[in-house]
Amino acid sequence: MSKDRSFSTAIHILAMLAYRHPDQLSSETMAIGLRTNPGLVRRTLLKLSAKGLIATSKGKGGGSQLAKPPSKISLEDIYLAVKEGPIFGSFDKEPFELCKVSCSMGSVLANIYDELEQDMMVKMRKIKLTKVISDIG
Amino acid sequence: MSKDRSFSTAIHILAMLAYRHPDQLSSETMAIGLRTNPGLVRRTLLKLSAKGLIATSKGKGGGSQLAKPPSKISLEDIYLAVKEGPIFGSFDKEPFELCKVSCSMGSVLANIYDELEQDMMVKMRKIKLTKVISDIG
DNA sequence: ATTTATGTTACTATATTAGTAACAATAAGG
DNA sequence: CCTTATTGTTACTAATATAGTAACATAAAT
Repeated sequence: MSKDRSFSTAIHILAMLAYRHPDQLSSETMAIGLRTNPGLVRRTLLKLSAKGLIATSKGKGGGSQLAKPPSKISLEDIYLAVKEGPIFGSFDKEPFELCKVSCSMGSVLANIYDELEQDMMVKMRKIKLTKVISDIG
Repeated sequence: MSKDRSFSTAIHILAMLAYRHPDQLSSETMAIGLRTNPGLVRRTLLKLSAKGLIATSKGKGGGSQLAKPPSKISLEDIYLAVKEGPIFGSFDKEPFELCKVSCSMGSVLANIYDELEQDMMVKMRKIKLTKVISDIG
């Protein structure tokens, strides 16, 4: 449905940090595992840091590490750190004034998507990083 | 998160058909309410038709109508008709063989997303087109 | 000072999605 | 059987979103 990989990238990064917890990893090291480049990783790290999920230090010997144990970090925390809009694209055109459906669709969809998302977040809340790590083996 | 509007488009189309049920509407009429063009609408209609949600007739006086009452069509039905991949983009790169996290990430994420999606579909199953129509007023 | 790392910006490339146009095929109605 | 209206279908373009890249100032350790 969507090709937005930001949620996956964030989970991947945190999984690496959790796997080596409480070690510190550099954006360059993580970029290798993600098959991407350090700049991209750092942009995600900033979001995770803003939500207090990781602690980052600059300069020589710097890097990132989990700010709390994996058992205290849920998929919901991660989702909220990187999410940028509703789960599905909505109807954002200028409505056709003569059609009641067209006029209401934007808000109707927004409400539905919000409800679905809330529900999904409840589920996400129950899945911790520890689960992800144990799935990795 | 995603800008994919195909789910919204499908809901919008079915809402129009439900609103006028059991009348028949042409793709051109619906395109006006959707602020798009008939070709785009028809591509979605084909998917809805393939799942038996609507009945379409060609030729003069043709068009589409609901194939069953709005109370028998759920958001899950609509979602399954238009969905094309997992809910979130996954890690689809060649994994970095020396990193266990990288090697497992693809399948771990696939499982998580599948679980989240199944859960969301349960919720969707409970929301019928009748609810959408009543939200419109 | 030198080294190594992040924070940050500007930019390019790629992929996805939406939009458009055109036309053969089909069906209805005179 | 001719005209009209509609879908099914294809090929294409445009717009947008996402990912990727490069560069460098800033910061911290030694």
